[in-house]
Amino acid sequence: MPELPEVETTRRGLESLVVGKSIADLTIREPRLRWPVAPDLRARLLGHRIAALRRRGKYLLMDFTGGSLLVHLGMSGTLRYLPEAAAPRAHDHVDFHLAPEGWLRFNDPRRFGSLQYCADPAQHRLLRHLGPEPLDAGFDADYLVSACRGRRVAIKQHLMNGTIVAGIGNIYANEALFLAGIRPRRQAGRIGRERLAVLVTAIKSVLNDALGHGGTTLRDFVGGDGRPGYFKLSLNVYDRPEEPCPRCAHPIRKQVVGQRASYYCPRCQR
DNA sequence: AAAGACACCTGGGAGC
DNA sequence: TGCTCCCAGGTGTCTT
Repeated sequence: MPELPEVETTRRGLESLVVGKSIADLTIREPRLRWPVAPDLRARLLGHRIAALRRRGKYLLMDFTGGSLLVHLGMSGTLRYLPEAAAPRAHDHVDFHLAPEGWLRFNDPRRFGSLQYCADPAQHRLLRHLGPEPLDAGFDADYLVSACRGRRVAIKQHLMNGTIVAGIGNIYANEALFLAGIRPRRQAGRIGRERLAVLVTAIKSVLNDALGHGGTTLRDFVGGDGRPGYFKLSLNVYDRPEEPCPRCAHPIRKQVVGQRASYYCPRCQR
């Protein structure tokens, strides 16, 4: 589910509801996530105030004085705010009881998500090697040209590699490559500067568009307020095999690249 | 160093 | 209706 736009949608939806509140209690019903939830997490958070809610790539960072909780939503995770207590449903693995009021509920059917506390998120092993934020000014043509130089990997896999650029997953890699007219399998190092510059613009454009629609809900994504995202309606190629290309009407092709389903227009993308 | 395969897990949809 | 099989928004780890 959650790529950068979905995580950012979650962050924006929750920020004003949780920042400034304290952790009154923490209920861990299922600690077996991607990595086990630390047994001392409750003790660490109890009574501490949420100073900020940030995002880095696909990670949410809940800042406290002295440390941060890293939240990853994996493939199927959601983090929702509940104004009142509600009985837990399936896969409601962790509840944050907030003070003076409210609850935060982490739900994740596939349990690929994670909750990890650390003193310094910038130095955390999962964040330390992340590439630039794609919507930051530092992610530009110069950067992508140098990051692609000499690389033989497929450009789509390259974009989905978080150490190259953070937060781009399968949906938005497909969509950005469509907008840029580049085939998913093209070797990263064999794309000229001009086309990479177009790709940078396409990435920023598709991510900003998706943010404007509250992200993409394929099946189960909901933001912090429980509402789905509507960018699915704007997807040009993702999960549309054999449908006509919106630009030229040629049938969209599905092809596995790096073990991930990829979709492109063989006429518009070269 | 880089690229590829595999692992983790549940649920939904397709096909029979 | 019910069974089996395949696939899914991610990414760390192990193997070539």
